[in-house]
Amino acid sequence: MKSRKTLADVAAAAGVSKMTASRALRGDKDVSQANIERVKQAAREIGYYGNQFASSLSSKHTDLIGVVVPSLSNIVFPQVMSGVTNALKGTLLQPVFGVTDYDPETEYETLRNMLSWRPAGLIVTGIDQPPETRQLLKDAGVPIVQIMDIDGHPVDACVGFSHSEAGHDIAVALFETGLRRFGYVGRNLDKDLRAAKRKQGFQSALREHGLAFAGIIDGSDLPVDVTALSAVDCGRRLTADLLKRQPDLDCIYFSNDDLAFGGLCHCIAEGIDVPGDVALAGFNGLGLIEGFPGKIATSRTARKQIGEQAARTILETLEHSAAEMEKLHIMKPEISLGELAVTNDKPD
Amino acid sequence: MKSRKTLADVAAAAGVSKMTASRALRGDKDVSQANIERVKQAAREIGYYGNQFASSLSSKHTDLIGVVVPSLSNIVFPQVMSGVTNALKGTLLQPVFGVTDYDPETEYETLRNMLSWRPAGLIVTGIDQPPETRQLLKDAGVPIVQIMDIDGHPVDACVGFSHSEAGHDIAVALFETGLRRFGYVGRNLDKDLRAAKRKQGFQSALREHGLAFAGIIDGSDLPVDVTALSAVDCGRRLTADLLKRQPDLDCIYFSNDDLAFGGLCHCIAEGIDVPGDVALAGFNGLGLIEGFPGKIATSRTARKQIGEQAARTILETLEHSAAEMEKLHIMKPEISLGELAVTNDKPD
DNA sequence: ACCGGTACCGATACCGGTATTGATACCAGT
DNA sequence: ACTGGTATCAATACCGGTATCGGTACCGGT
Repeated sequence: MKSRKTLADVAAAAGVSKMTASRALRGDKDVSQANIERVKQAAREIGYYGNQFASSLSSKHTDLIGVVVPSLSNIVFPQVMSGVTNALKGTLLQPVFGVTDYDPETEYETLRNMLSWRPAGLIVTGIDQPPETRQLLKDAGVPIVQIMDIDGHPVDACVGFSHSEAGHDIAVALFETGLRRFGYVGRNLDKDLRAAKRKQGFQSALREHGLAFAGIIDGSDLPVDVTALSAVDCGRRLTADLLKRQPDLDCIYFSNDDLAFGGLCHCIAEGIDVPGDVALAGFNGLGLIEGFPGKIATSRTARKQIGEQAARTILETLEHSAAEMEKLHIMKPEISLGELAVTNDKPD
Repeated sequence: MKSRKTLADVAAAAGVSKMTASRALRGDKDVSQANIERVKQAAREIGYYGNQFASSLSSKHTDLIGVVVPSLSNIVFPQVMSGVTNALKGTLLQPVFGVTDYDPETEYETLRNMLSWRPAGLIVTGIDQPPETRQLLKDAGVPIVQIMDIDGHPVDACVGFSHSEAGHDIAVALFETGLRRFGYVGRNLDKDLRAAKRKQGFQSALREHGLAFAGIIDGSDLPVDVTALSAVDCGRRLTADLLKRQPDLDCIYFSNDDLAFGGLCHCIAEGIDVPGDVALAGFNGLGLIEGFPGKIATSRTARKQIGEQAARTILETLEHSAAEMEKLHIMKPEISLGELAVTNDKPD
């Protein structure tokens, strides 16, 4: 393979200096129209495309925005990534994604790696990074935006909402429709801190009314390895299990919509009326629950918008460079009770 | 914020030369144990993390594998990305993702951009790139793996399966269970070439039996803007529409599982027996159809494995550097007929 | 004819690492 | 004592761009 074309090749082909070629290609000023054409033509002819390493090394500047998410399996995060991509479209900036698998160690390594790329900004999922990771972010010297959670102390900017509040709020809303015997279904709560916060928020709301979960399943107490199942399938099984143990529940709160949807599948298969016999509540407002409109109560989170806002926050911080920006963007989820809302006279 | 730490700082702190520091940090040989410790210690103390630009520029070598997918909204592609990430874990290589939104122009730009990063390899979704893009890939001088489709001429290596064959095969399988009046529901076929290939494969199988689709809906003939809907919701509406126009269908083929699941939701809501009154067939074998086991026939594609195999192919090509590698990996989807299989083999 | 201003261009010095080469010290073998 | 080999380190020359700054040419004004 012949060696790659460099700027010097372009310059030679165009009969100008490297510097002029560089300026012409970047649309910098101080180049005559004639030379611009000549250089661009030459570049096209020899099939030249720049070398970001050399460019970024020399200019001490990149167009990269690092985006760190915990998972790709949960559709929520690709949607956030979509939002970021969206908001960055048309700007000079470009997202680079990293996945942590909900593992703090991997997260730390991923961030270190990203920083070695000297990104212009960083978007990180979650707010509860371990101290060492926080320090890394603090010292990074670039705009940092933490997303999806605001229950805690952000390193810098923050876009998201309170999960404990979200859990609390939907518990209250459900309670007000007259429901009293609540069950809970979740999994991976040890890893998914935000799901755990929702559960805890839900519980605290129950406590305020002198209630508690009448039944809890989080997957750890089951013989099957629920982590191997798809989320929907897992929800189906855990719901079956919970209802067998506690047939008198009138509402089940799931750690997310996928599980809740699995629960709905179980109920439909078993002829259990939803929400008549038992109400189901999930979290996120995913597209899949629209298959059975109104059956599942949920908190609709604005994933895409959070991604977009995070990206916009970075952009603004970069432009105004000032520290005087809006540091906190709360994008509170909207509660949707579905059929529960109409079965009760209560105003929403 | 003081200027970033460089290798020179580390070297100074450790009392050695830049070169020794470099070798020590990279685990290169020719460094005494004492100095290795000293340098690593110094690096940790002053919070040093390398500069990939300088490193890659100097060594003419990167650890990047570019991965280009058309979309993040379709869970299938994040799963492929997961597979790639997985297979690369433990190696020195690292994936970088790009999204094209099914737009050839964006794809070309994304690839150009990736190439300016001199990646060690490239994984590209699809096989039908326009000539200019193909040329770009050919001249890239790095291992290229095209994935998800083998109906065409790969630039180099290829991991996936034939979509037209997949459509053909499931049509045959459905036909053999006795189904005769087929309908089709899809959307975005102009963009999603692979879905179009499946439809065409399905049609050709029907033709072989003297049949044709008795009804086709692809969303373009509907008043509502189906692109704005979630896939499941869209499937629900299009199915409703199709069945209103053609109530006598005994099977509907959907362009994917999301739409098919929407169809199932419609049927359940309307009390239509599946697969008794009408059978439904989708594509992919997504987790969500496990919510109603056996209700939807599908072709289970090995997304994650395709991602893994693609990554492995790159790794091997890089190692053996030889051109004599297995260039084609066919990962044929497995047909799952669900309840249809039972009603055919042994009637209850 | 002289001067200041503007448009354009190129030589030079890096950016922060790594490959390469050469130097030094020390040791075993003869 | 001398030679060759090994282990360890440092100096130097880049990698392929870009920032900087100092020219040159040409213009209008006086």
